[in-house]
Order: sequence, then C-alpha cells, then structure tokens
Amino acid sequence: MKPTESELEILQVLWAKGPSTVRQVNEHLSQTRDIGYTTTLKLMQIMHEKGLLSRTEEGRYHIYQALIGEEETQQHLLDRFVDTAFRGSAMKLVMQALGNSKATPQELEELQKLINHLNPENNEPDERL
Amino acid sequence: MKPTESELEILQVLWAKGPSTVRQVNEHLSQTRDIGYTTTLKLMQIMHEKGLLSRTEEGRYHIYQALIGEEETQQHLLDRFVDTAFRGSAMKLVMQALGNSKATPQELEELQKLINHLNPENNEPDERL
DNA sequence: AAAGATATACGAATCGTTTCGTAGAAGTCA
DNA sequence: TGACTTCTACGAAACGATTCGTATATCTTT
Repeated sequence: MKPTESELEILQVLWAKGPSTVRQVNEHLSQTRDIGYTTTLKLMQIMHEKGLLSRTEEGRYHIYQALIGEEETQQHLLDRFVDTAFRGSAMKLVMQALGNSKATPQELEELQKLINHLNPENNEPDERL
Repeated sequence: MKPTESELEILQVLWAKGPSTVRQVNEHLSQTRDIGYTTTLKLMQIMHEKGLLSRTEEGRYHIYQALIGEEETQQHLLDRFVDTAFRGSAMKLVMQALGNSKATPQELEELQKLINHLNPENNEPDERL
C-alpha cells in the first residue's frame, strides 16, 4: 500500500503505458537512469508478491499490470506527506505549492471553480451547480 | 539537504521548540512513538555531522539547533514530492490536496487572495497591490 | 543441431536508516 | 566517599530497499 520510490517509478510507467513486460518497463526506466534489466525484473517480482502488480503469463513473457490506481495512490502518498512534512496542514502545502508554481490561467480558473464549490457561501457567486 | 523521515521528526521539534537538548527532543518524540534515548542521541549526532544541526556545549549538555529553515525545507521536499508522486504537476497536487481537505472559510479566503495575485488579468478585480 | 539472444528465478552483496547496548565521563545526593 | 543518575561516544545489530551475478529454460537464427 505504500510503494517505495523505485516502486513508484515502475507504477508511473504502468499507469502511463498500461500492462507491460519487464523489458518495456526497463526500457523506459533506462532512459532516465542507469538500471539493469534484472534489477527491474526483481523489483517487479517483489511488487507482484506484495500485491501491487498482477501478472499474466503470455507464452514466455510475463505481463504486469498495476493493481492500485494512480489517483488513489497519489492521495495516499499525499496524506502521508502532509502529515510528515507539513504537520497535517494541507492548506499550508497548497499555498506553498501554488505560490511556487507557474500555473496557467486555465489551471487557475479550474482551481477557482473548485474553491467556489468548497465555499458556496462566501465570495462572488459564479455559477450554480 | 534531504532529511530522512526520522530526521524530519527531529527538525519539527526543533523548529517548534527552538534550540533543545537531546533529552528535550526525545521527551517530545516519545509522546507519539516508542523511541529510546540513545536512538535520538545518535540521530542528532548524525544530523550534526551532516550539517543539519548546530551544537553548542553548555556545561555537560549539548544544545542542538536546526541549521535549515522550516519553509525552505518544506519547499525542497515539496518539489521532490511533486516530481516523484505527481510527475511534476503541482496543479494536480494542489487540486487533490484541496479537494480532500476541510478548509475553513478563512483559509479559503486567503487562498482566494493568492489566486488573485497570481492571475491579475482574469476574474473579478478584488484589490490592487 | 549448435550458437546466441532473451526470458524468469533466485541468492546474495551493498547501502542507508534506524535502533540499541555498553562504556566512560561528569554531576548529584545521602 | 560511594551509590545513583544522567550525560556523550561509539560500535554494531537489524532492517528494508536496491542492485546485480549467475543459473536455467526457452525461443530464434543459421
């Protein structure tokens, strides 16, 4: 339930590319860092044992698939992170993340909508749901 | 520059309480989890070696102090976290953190101000800087 | 069929973090 | 002074994560 950094890397690939073989995942990972094939293999085997990945035998190959969702995992990691790094204050995190990001107007607008959702009383009415 | 989880715990205490002895830090930590005195001692010694903490001898005691700032450290951790968990998308993180937090109206208002700052063009004018 | 490439399985080395036991120095108290 | 407590220092065990070497099986190619 709490993937390590390496495991997260692999999950990222599987989330992005869908079910994949070890080689495909490894190919992808080696683009950004030095990692041997058997290292990726071992990692994915362990993740399979842990129940993070499913595995289907396709002839000689094994095809792996993420068993936990991206958003769900992100939410979990986020909760943990807020606790450890921001002492539980999600707002502090939000402010700091936002302050240092170069958000596009579109993104800000989306965010604006979300805020209006959260706070139907206050602020100028914008659109009803 | 990249404190571990345990180190972060200790930093939190020092940030909150200011310069402290090992015992004071340990006392605080033991309130929330099982940890021996010498464990805390060793950790703080290592952090001192790493340059995370300064140390002043006060008679028989050592008084430790955080050498890195809270916000600065949080920013650093946050950047890293956005990269690894949210593939660099700070906005995705913000939206998700916000969506799951129960923010008070005051907090939302603060956030609103920040957004208006960031996006002077769009939205209703609110206040000039 | 033989050689070579490519798959999985698995044991083990390595590395960083965390934890604690033990020793010795220094202060406190009866 | 002698027993206790309370510091720091330090070595090393324990643990988890990461990495890779090697063995073996299975294809592919000539």
